[in-house]
Amino acid sequence: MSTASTETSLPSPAATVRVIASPQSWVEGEAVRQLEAVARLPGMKAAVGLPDLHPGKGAPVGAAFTSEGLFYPYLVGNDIGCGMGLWDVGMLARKAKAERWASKLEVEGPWNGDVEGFLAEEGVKPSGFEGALGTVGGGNHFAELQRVDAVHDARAFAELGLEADRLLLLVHSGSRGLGEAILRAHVDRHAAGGLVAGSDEARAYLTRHDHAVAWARANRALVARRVLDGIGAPARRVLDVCHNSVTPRREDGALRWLHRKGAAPADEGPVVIPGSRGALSYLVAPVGDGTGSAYSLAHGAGRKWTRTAARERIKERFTAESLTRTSFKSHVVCENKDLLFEEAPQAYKAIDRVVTDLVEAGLVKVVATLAPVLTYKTRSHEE
DNA sequence: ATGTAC
Repeated sequence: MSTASTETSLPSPAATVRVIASPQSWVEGEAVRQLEAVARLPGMKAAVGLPDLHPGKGAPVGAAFTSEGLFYPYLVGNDIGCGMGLWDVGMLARKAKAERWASKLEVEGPWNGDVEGFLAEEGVKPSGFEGALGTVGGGNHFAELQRVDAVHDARAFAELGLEADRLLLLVHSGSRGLGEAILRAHVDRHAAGGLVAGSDEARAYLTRHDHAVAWARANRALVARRVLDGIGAPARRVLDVCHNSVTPRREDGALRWLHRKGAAPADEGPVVIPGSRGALSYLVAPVGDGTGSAYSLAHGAGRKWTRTAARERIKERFTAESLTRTSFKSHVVCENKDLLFEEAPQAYKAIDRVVTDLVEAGLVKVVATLAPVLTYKTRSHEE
């Protein structure tokens, strides 16, 4: 097996550090240093880097951490509940009007429907951030209409109720200002410090965290609804998974805390691992018991260049206009030019390698590959 | 990542 994993035992507390990535899947040294630093935190049991591991603000992204006795809100980060939702669209892919949709589709600002009613249907309480419910957000968030490129596991594909000739909609978004407010309130008191499990403060954080996770899921559902209203098609939610969270988990007879920071769950059924907007996305099914990977998977391709580097390098070689089409002939709606350059496919690692690493590590099987048809980022010119 | 930091 070409997948290399390194096990490092550290002096007390002995947390396991493991990076699941082949030598072909280049991981920045800084990301591994951040992973090792997290492993030295009090109570930490395991720190696992997935093949999309890359440096973050203090803690790395593309990683999962388990701890005992206390947990760390800053490891979850500001976008509590961020994740991926996939919808099966009731329209044949060959009927897609990508060019027309690219010119008229608009998912910006507060939704003018019954927001409270929508939240009630989703079983979620209002948060005070409802003006942002149903908005994509910035950074690497998107809503993308996709077609099925190839089915690799016909049975698993059919079990999801999917058909190869139909359009799909993938939404990557989170809890917008809500998660940010929750993290800020915590950091104001505790900085990067953890919370003692079972304490009043831990309980209060987890209540707010769980609400943000549910609200983020509802946010993805409303983004999907607005896109589907825009193209005039019905849809069914196929899956929705969160890749930024902390959850309790019984392991080795103890109560542990599983932090996921840009790590998809390996214990909730199939997930989509998106490439960049100019690459395939992978619908995969977890394999194995997850114990060696902290029950987690890669959540995307992972950034190769920083946003600043991407802006500089890609501006030299491409016009903004040329970046609104991809090698798949798909369309990109992104009227913020800086964001268009920052999120260019060239700024990301190759998703194929990331997924191959997961397959070779015995963590997933590929169900299908999905190709972009239309990627929606923003119509806003704000920088 | 963020109705964006001071």
